[in-house]
Amino acid sequence: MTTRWLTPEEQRAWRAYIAGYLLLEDAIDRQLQQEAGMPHAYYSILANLSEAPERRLRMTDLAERLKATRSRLTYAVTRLEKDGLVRREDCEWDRRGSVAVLTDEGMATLENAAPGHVDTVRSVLFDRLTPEQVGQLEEIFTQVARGLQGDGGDAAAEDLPWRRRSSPCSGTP
Amino acid sequence: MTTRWLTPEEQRAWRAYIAGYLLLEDAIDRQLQQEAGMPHAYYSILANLSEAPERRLRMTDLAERLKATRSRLTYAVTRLEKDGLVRREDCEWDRRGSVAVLTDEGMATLENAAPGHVDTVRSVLFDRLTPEQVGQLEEIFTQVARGLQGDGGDAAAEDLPWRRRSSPCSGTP
DNA sequence: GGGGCTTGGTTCAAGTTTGAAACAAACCTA
DNA sequence: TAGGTTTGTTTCAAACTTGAACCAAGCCCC
Repeated sequence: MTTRWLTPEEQRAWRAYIAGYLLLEDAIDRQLQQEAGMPHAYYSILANLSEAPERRLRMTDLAERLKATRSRLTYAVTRLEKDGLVRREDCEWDRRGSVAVLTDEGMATLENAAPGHVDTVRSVLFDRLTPEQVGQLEEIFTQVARGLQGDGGDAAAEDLPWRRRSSPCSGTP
Repeated sequence: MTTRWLTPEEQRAWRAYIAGYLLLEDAIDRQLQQEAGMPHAYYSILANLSEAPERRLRMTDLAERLKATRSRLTYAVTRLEKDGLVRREDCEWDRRGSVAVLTDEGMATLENAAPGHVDTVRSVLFDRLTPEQVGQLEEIFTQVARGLQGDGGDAAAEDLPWRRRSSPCSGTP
């Protein structure tokens, strides 16, 4: 079958999106690197842990939430561990597992970095959008994410074998 | 002044956006890596060159369009050059300059990869959006990009010193 | 017309990401 | 309960990215 190319509207949207997200990610990364000494992805690790019960999450769980590969997370947590912001513990009831725990120092670092981060997100994104647009943004990307990971199982999702796992594991088995 | 945190709506939008774009970029990268042997950023280099007059663009120009750093582009073009998809030439009227040219082989590779790429973009993004949402997406990210690079010069843009350059240089001086 | 600043591009080291193994514990199931 | 598969995590090499130098060539201007 012959390719269904993008319509002019779709092309414009696609290009705008690419340019926008590259600049956006860049601005965020730079700000965090400067003020917190870590890239966005690492900040997200701290942020995610801080919201988890007991500030702890199993590696696979964390990877799932971050939409990151396991090996990426391993590397990142190792680095954060060296910095004393995160600690690794063994999973009680599953000797294979390992759990990342946010240390007090990690929490402090996070709280320290948060205001600057939020300011950036605001000035770069939300200050430029109307309330309706905020809703539209949520709607659009929720749909995209659902399609890509939700067990909706169409062609596009087939390529994401390992990104679908989950295993509630913060409290009791 | 105390931090203006994100509203619940903004938080939801921000999280949805993060998850969505990570999954999206991931799907795109994987598809291109598989079928064309290169990441999205490299594909974009070929695509941009293919649309330029004479299929050639000065390095800085190309970097500007790609929203990439110069050093990143240098590395990428070197790789593509090794693969024979791009060639470097000296800029005629500015002995400092160097120009990236899409080779015939590069064009062929691009044309070969394009259908699969478009299919992915469709299935992952546009097939899930209504026409109105396509318009909203364009609008939102156009605003973001303009704010971040446009010479609108507010605080957020201060951090992007080198990303603003431009120097029309494809045709005559 | 010789400093001195700017611009275009590359280089280099350090950090990060990727995907494909490798490993080990857990879970079947015959 | 031994053997095979699945699941959780790490390891490893190769690829990529970053930011800070660095080197030239243009530009200014006295």
